[in-house]
Amino acid sequence: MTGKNSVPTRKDVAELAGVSETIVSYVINANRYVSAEKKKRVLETVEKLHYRPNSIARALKGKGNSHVLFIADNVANDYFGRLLQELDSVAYDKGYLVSLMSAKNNRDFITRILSRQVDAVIISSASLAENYIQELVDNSLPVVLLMTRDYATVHGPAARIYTGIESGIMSAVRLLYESGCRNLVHVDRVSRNLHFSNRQDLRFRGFCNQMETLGIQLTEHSIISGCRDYDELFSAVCARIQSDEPVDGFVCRNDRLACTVLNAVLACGKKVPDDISVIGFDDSDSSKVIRPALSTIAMDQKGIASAALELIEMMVNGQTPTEKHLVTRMVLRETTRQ
Amino acid sequence: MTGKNSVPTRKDVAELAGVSETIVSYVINANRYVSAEKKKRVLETVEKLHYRPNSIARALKGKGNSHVLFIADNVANDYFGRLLQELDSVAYDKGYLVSLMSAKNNRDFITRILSRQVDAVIISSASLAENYIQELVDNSLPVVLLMTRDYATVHGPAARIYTGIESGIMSAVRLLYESGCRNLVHVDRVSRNLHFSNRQDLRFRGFCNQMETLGIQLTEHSIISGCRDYDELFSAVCARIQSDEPVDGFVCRNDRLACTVLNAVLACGKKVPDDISVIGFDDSDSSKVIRPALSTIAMDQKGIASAALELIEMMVNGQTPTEKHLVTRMVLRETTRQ
DNA sequence: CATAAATGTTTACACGTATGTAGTTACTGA
DNA sequence: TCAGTAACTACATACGTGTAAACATTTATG
Repeated sequence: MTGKNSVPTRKDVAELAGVSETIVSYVINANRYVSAEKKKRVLETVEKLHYRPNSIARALKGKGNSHVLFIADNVANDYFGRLLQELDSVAYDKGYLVSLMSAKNNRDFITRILSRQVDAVIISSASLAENYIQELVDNSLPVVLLMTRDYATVHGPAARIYTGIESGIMSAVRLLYESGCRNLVHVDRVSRNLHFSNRQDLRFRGFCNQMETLGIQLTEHSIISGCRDYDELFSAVCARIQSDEPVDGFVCRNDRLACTVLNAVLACGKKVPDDISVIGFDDSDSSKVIRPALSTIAMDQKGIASAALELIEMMVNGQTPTEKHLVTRMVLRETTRQ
Repeated sequence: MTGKNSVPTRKDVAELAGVSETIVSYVINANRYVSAEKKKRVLETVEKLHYRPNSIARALKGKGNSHVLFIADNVANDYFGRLLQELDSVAYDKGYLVSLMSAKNNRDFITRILSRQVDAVIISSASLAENYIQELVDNSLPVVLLMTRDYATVHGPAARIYTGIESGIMSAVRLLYESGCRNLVHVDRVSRNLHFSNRQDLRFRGFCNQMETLGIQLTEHSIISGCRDYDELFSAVCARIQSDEPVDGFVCRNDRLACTVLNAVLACGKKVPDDISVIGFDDSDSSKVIRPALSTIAMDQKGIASAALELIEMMVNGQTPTEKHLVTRMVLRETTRQ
């Protein structure tokens, strides 16, 4: 070992164990015959020095880095936080390291990823251009898509995880319908950049599909979108309630929206859930502490994380990726009937 | 370039530009004389091929990886989510990649980090043993400590960021005192593992210090701790209110706790803030949507993130790290008077 | 016993990069 | 003209690893 406090290398192990470096390598990777005696000596030395192969050097030899990159628009919310936590947990168990990058639409973004030698990327972004994803795929980098929208134009061997949001929203709509609601409104995200959901967005699609299945005509009054912040949303909800068009249920794209909607509904003097039902999405802390407690849809973050890593391991091993389907869970609290 | 879809290397650039690999290297790193003409050719070729030096190979040569590791107990909460987001943002601008690891107290954890060749680690953990941190420092790995507690035994060149939580809590206590509260209670974390806060914990310390400054004697009734979950906390708060000991203010270690406290207070028929004040910590979504809206303390995640990367750059450049001090911001809403 | 086969070990090179050192050319001043 | 230097380029090596191929030794086979 060169310095007193430097990380030991294969060479250090070999010298101390009195064998060649190659033997050490074979023992570590367990892919060649090594005599039992030397193997034992090597393993003891490894233990003694706390040797661990340098993953950087290993990556350089093209043997994989055990490194996955998670790309999302914004990790600062309950859903992503928990997903990241689970991802980190299953990744750690499999020896993987998880890195993070916000989705950015410029070329540099792609070359950066490529130059990082990560083994795979997991993408959960509404804003990342599909041709960038395509480029990653074309560079034979294993890609796992968390389907929050329909990645229509992405071709080639990309793994897809259907998190169940579409059917989750559909169940929510059905639930409200069965509890008597006939005038549902879908609440879309608030944003300063004004890009609204469309049929590519699986939540929006789920809402529309289920409404159609129920034979309900969608109108401009069925959707609240285009609000730039939560105050605007609050006002929009109040205006909607006080308008001539009837409403008896709000299906919201996430809990944060749902809480604002709920507060607006209550502020208008309506009873929840008797007059109006509200349902959110995420099972966030907010949904648990707000009163009345918000009914919501919980995603299976742990399942998603496991699925992602399974798919990655498949792809890393050269297998063609499959699709994985997960389901959401309804969490019925106090803003829905029954 | 070897395959059609493979990442270009320095060699590809050199061949296409008609220069030697060394020249390319010098141009990229701008640390040697290169004729203007060749420099131009190289840069054009770099642009054309979208070449970017392989950070893995560069790291192997000991030139740094532009890679920082963020270690926390649990990223699944509002505070960490936003911090991570900011960290990712400033890191990206400086060319750094941010990775994630949950704090684990075993040797393997340390060797894993060391074998990853990261340039620095940022630690924000209440549970990671200090001797593990010490070991990272001893291996001359730049360490930035986010001070949520007093890392008393960590010696050597570790950078420290004081996020202002201690003075934040102190301000909160003072505020409640000045608004008339004379019987304050500190609400500690809920946990199944039952490790309570002590004077090492900066929030707890802040509470105790300010109480002492105000000349208020701390008793066993001044603290609610040891609850294993939020239901238990709810009951504990109700019991406390209905006991003989007076209460007129709760200072909570985070918003999630504060929301449960607030709901319990209201359930006991008390008026907030007239009878009892409640203050949280984090400025989370929950604090914004709960009614009455929760007064809370906001941390400067962006400032913390910037400070962390500044400190890291200092340490990477061989300078001895300094301390950084940030401040919290009081967000007064409806659960405190005035 | 000779030879083939199986087992165990080592040598040598490659991955993509940075850079010390040496080499080449062109320019300067005497 | 020649030495000396500045400006530029190239060679060779190293980082820590994986592994093909060569080599060495033991064991099995005819």
